[in-house]
Amino acid sequence: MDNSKILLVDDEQDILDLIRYNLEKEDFTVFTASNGREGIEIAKKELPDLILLDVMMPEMDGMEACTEIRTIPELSGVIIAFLTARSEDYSQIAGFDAGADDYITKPIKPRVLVSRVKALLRRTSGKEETNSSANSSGIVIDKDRYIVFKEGVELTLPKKEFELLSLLMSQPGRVFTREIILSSVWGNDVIVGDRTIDVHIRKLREKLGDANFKTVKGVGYKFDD
Amino acid sequence: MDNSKILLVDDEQDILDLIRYNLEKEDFTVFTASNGREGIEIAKKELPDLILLDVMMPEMDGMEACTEIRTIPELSGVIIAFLTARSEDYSQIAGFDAGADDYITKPIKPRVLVSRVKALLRRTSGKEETNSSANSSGIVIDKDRYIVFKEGVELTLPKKEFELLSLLMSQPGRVFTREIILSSVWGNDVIVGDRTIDVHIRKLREKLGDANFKTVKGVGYKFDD
DNA sequence: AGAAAGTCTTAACTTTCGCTTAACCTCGCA
DNA sequence: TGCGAGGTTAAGCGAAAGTTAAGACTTTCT
Repeated sequence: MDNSKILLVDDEQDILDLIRYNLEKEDFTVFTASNGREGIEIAKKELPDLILLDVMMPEMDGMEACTEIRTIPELSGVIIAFLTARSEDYSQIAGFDAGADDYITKPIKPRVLVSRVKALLRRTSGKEETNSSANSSGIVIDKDRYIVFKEGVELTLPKKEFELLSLLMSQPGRVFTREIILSSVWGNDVIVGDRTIDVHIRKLREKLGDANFKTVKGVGYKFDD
Repeated sequence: MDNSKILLVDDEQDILDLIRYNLEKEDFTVFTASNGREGIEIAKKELPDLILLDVMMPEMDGMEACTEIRTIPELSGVIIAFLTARSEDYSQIAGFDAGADDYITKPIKPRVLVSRVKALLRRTSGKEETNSSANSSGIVIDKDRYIVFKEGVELTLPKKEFELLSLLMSQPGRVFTREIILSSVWGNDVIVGDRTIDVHIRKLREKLGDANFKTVKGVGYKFDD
């Protein structure tokens, strides 16, 4: 079952449409963005399995975007492939330097693209996760709509709480240190007090049940089911 | 199966990316650091099988780092290879003095690098360990998640206990002296009483079973399976 | 626009529990 | 049988996390 999520970032609408069509035909879930900045936003929200990045783009090009994506903890496992006009040696090397996994050259040939994409996804398959990822805890999170369900009951969380929950739930069981939480939810340059995270955790516990949020003293927090 | 962990220390991002790409393609797990100091931190945490060290670096150069690594008990078995700009006789000799196992000269040629790395790893292969290293004792430790499994049952240990367990399990069978335990788990400048280690060992025995933690009187403790 | 509701952060206070210690116990060996 | 080394236990301390309310903004509603 190929329910994998693919994020497509290119500034040409034609290309977006062409690729989207071909991938959706194969039952992939496709998201699109038209520049690097937007791509990163969507990537953070959707946590795709694979990102197809055009190298040449306005606003923020593929290289930059790729470099930045590689610094985002939730996206550490994502596969990145570049789309490039010609197979220029230079850009290929620079791309791999930036952390790319593969290179696909334009003009795009649908059949080639699809099999390449499948190959890339096969490489790192040993996981299951869907867009709205459920747990035995009865908590389901829908990043598209910014909604959380607890035992079927819908509730909307404020931004910070939602982002914190997203982060923790992106890898259930994993302990996130306070530092990592701060840098992913608040950003590296924002300075907030010591108790801020605690308060947000408290809100989550209040709304979603105490049991799922575990404290590891001296280390951080984790989501458990 | 080449699941070996490789730590790459170099101050040039381009080199890090290039080597990382090539090694990951071969299914190695790659960690990177951009100076000696950082490299040592990561090495202590991840216990790689091989460390590739650039000689010229700011903050703390390869020689110094190498010398220091060789004094760290958990890393006694690690293979160290230097990356150097030219094959200068001088630096080669100094490098071997510092405890290096091999020398790889820049510019890096991916194919050469990979086969060299494989050769180095082959040389000292008679061990198996992954990031979450298991034993016949039924105890599995996952450093990323800060989790310990005992016969499949998950449990989270407090910080100090977890670190002590990590250390002991990093080399099952090896005896760690009290001094070494103190300096790795507590740090060199912290002064704690004589019974502190005992108490932590006791906690581990309580939680994980007496049999695996053996006392070597007058020397220290070891983890056995 | 102004009121009302919601969000985020801080500060002050409380609570918890991991870490350390101290006092005492046990064991093996000279 | 006394000493050294480690084992055991419970108590206390203190750092880290929990709690709560209030203040500064924002957003939403009417």
